[in-house]
Amino acid sequence: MAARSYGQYCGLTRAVELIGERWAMLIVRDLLVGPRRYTDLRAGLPRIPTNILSVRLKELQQAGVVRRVPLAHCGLVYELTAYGRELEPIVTALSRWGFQAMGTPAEGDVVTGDSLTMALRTAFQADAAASLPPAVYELRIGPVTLRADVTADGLRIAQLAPPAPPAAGAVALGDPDVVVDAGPGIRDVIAGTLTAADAVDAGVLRVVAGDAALLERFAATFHIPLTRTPQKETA
Amino acid sequence: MAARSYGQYCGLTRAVELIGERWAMLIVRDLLVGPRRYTDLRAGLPRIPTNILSVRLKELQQAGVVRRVPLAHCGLVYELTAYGRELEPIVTALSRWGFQAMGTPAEGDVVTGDSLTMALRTAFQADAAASLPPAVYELRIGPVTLRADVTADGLRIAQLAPPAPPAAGAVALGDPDVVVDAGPGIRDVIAGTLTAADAVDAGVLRVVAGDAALLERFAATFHIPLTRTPQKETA
DNA sequence: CCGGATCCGAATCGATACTG
DNA sequence: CAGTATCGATTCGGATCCGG
Repeated sequence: MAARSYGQYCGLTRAVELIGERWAMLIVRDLLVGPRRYTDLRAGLPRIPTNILSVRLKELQQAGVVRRVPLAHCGLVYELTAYGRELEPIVTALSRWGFQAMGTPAEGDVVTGDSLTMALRTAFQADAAASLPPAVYELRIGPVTLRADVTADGLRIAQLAPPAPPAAGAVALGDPDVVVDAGPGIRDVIAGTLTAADAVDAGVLRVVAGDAALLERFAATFHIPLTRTPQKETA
Repeated sequence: MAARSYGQYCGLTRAVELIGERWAMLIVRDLLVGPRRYTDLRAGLPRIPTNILSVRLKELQQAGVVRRVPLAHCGLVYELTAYGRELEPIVTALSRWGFQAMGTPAEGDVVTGDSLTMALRTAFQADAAASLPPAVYELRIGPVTLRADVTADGLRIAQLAPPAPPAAGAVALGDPDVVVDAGPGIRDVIAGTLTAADAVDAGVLRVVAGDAALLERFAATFHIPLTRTPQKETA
């Protein structure tokens, strides 16, 4: 543990000692969405070796970032401590920064429910939403289906079981105002380099149900402006 | 390079792929203070292996975070690109977060000019400074001597040659209003858990010259409130 | 001195297998 | 479900060396 120290008495240094190891920040990202069990984390981090997940969780506990909570009848979950939750603005700022360097997905890249949830939180423009009527969006990207409730009060996101067969007796949450099937090109819509209408024309977004006109409102509500000139990828 | 990918199409993931490797964030911290040459970076990161510094600089260049700038007659410097400078709020937020977990310095921990400069920037309370008269502080910690000019407009920090023998013909910057010699306990003053007066009594701060009453103003100007209950160190 | 490159042992990580 | 154990592949740390 001392071997990993950078040998400086400095707040930033301490921070990266606590959450700078490989995978740690991504674990925090998923836990910012909600408490998760070991298996959930594994599913949300498909490429993490299980031993690494295990040691990271121990280290994060020792750092006071994560807490292990036994559940009443079934298993246990990991959740962020108050100190860990203070990382939220840092995680969203980093997401915004990294968003600009995303390029196109590499072969095999996945999008997970938790990463997309945090991405939407990151892109959420509270002031724009406050000046717009409420709306409920259902967003499908690959195997992930999210339901985003936007009101003047803010944003609430739920992860839905993906293929969503009508499921006769399921709890009806109320129909979304629009259901969108999207590909990775949705990044350009959020970046503002592609209008919603053009995205539909290009097949990047497909309106499965509801009012396609709401897509413009979606783009205004979830937006990360690019501040950097795009640059060659995979150099 | 692909081996280091996390396999997710996500902004946060991309960010940690770009600046999540060991030492990378500390290099950015030092470059946020100003352009630095290879040797400066080595001196500011005493424990970094030179090969790691070398490959990190190359990676950061390829990531569009750092630029290599040949100097007119003498050597070259590394500096942040516009994209790299966007990391400043992230670095200060992380510093603030890590500040709370700093504890007491480990044996052999150092404080560098650049790390202390960024720490002061992190702790700087612009609104408090705006409502206070201007002041010039000279702060000495170990081998590091900083001069912090606080005005209603903001903060400017210069790193001074440490032992400061009177240096007959040196440019006179104007005398600081107070010269303070401090130890690591200054962290408690910035955290607000120790008043400036108590710090002087405890020997944490020593006023070498100037007006000791300014120390209270210093503590109001540079402050990082603790939001977390202190916790056992080095568990 | 500056700006690295090279070499090698130590530590960490990734992949897979296995267990209470 | 919630991890440990093992082992080869990478990366890191420490030291040395080298060309301007």
